Amino acid sequence: MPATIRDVARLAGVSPSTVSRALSMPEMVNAATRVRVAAAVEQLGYQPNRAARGLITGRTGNIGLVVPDLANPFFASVTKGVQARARRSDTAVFVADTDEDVTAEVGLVRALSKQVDGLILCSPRSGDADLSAIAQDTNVVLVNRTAEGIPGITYDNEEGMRQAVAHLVALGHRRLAWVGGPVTSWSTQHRGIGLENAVADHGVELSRVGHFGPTYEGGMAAADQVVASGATAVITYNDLVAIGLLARLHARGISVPGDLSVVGVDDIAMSRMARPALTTVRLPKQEAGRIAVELLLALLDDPDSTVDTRGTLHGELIVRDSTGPAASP
Amino acid sequence: MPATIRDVARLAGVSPSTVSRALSMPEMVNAATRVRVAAAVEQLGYQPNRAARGLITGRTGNIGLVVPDLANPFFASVTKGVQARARRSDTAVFVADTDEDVTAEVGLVRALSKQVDGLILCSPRSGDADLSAIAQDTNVVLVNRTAEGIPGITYDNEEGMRQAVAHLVALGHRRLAWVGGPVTSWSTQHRGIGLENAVADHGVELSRVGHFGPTYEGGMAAADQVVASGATAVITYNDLVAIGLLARLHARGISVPGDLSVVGVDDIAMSRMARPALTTVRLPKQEAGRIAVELLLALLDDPDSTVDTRGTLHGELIVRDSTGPAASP
DNA sequence: ACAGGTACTGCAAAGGATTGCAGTGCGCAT
DNA sequence: ATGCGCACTGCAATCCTTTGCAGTACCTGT
Repeated sequence: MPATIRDVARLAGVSPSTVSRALSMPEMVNAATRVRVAAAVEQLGYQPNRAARGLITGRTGNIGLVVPDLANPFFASVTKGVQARARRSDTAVFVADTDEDVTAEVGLVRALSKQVDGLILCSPRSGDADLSAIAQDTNVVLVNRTAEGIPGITYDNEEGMRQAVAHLVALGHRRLAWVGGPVTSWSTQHRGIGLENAVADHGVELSRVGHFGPTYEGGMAAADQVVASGATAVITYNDLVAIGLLARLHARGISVPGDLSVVGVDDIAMSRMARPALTTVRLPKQEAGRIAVELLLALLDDPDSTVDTRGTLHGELIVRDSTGPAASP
Repeated sequence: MPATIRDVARLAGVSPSTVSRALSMPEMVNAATRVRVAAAVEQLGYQPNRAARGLITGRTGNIGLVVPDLANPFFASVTKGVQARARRSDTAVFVADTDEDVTAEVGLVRALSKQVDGLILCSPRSGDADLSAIAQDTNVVLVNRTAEGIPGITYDNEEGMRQAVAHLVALGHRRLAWVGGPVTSWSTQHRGIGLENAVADHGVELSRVGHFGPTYEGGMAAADQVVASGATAVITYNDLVAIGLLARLHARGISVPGDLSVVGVDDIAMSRMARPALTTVRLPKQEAGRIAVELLLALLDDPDSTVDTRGTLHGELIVRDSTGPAASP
């Protein structure tokens, strides 16, 4: 039904080869012919069949994106970024949501990898071994995680934590608490390390209250331990956790920031709508998606380049109403 | 590099045709041959090249999903539903985000339509004419909207509004306000109609305070007019708007639900985290995505069936803390 | 013993685009 | 006038799979 290259060729009075060349290597064809072809293309509304092209070039023009949970605004934003950048390069994006299921992740990646030129793995939960295996026979870019020999884009978690701690210390806080995310999360580990360093530099105390799900519920669950820790300020794995924490604190009648200051990470849209509006380390999310696509595209063009395939993005502390001066003891 | 059907054929000592048949029409091939082929497939890790198959069958095994804004939790949920259901049918999903841009929508759809078997348009902003044109040469399923001759899945907006109004009337409210969404939105129109009927049935007043963006900001902008309207309860286009409204009301020192009750629509995750937790009409979002895929798959199997290709989903009023008895005048 | 089935299996074409190689035609230099 | 080179164009093979048709071998019934 749709026009093929032969239809265009017939209409323009040339061979299919010429049409192909007129479109993809215009300098190789005579200017007069080129305009005839262009006219025929226009008239017929011809668009090359991607499957046929893919057969011969080995490239599909598609990439895959795997995220743990699309309903998490953080990943929704990254997805937007990926998608917008890919579109500019005429590349379509398959999106797959693993529902935070590690076992599903591996299978999904396998299935997807056959029909794309490359994969962007956003905050993969899989182990390093699985990741390496995947990267063996597929072009992979990691977001929010590093792994030996695989390009990727991450945030400078250490620096983000340093900003948060400096802010709290300046407000007079001396006893901080840290609510970690999933144990297997690369981000939670690095944020933990960054915190250690930051509190050491400032000579303040830090109590780690354990690992919780990266969700509202996780924050609710963490609240009581945070209060029990005696800290006057708490930093959480992400904003969702911070907002859950806020809710539980409110229910217990604990005032924020009067009794306790709260800092999140991510700056999702919800954070400025929280009450009190959340102080948080803003992570450029769409940016990460954009860069991931660029890394992948570069990798596709030159599969051997192993240098300079790592990107780091910086967070920015956004001070809102959930942090204030430390309560005098 | 990856194994082809010829490799499998050679290893199994049969012709490619037989391999193809052993895989897709097993009853046509001898049991003994079948196991030999299966073994070869297993050993080589063979997976049919989708592009080559697509070339001959005319089917890609892919579908496209177009949403206005992935960062809106409503659409993120629908996307999750689409994605999960499609996976079960071994179908991959292209996701495209139009950023609420009507003109981008048409172009995007055109580009996408060439490489998928069908398209799911979620809350399309395009006009009916454009929609019909698209549906001419592409298989399309609509979500959150109806159009002549195009299958789709929608919510029973009238009934949802009826539930909300009944709830408020039972609490003693007699003067309601309605904050509409985008003028071109099919949903806002139908919710408006449902409201008219409901208030007429109950013999209460309704003031429409106009149309606002389907966002937090839209809600903030609407708040003052709602207050000025003298209503004791307000129903908003969606939860995002309701939450924005809540924020502005709080800033003005207006108590919810003491002075004013607020009802939203959607029941996004954020709504139960709002303060006060939002009373809202819960819409089954992932369900809509799931059904849209099923509708599309059915359409692909039988492109001529025009009957029974409409689905309607029902909302459920979730009563939380943002609604209470009407203030005595 | 032979005709007619039955049950498999293989051949070859088709699907649309790309690309190495082989022309074709023209201009220019000698 | 002839030869050479250049610029452009076309032929045909190729990518991988599916499928209509034809072929083979064996079996059944008479």
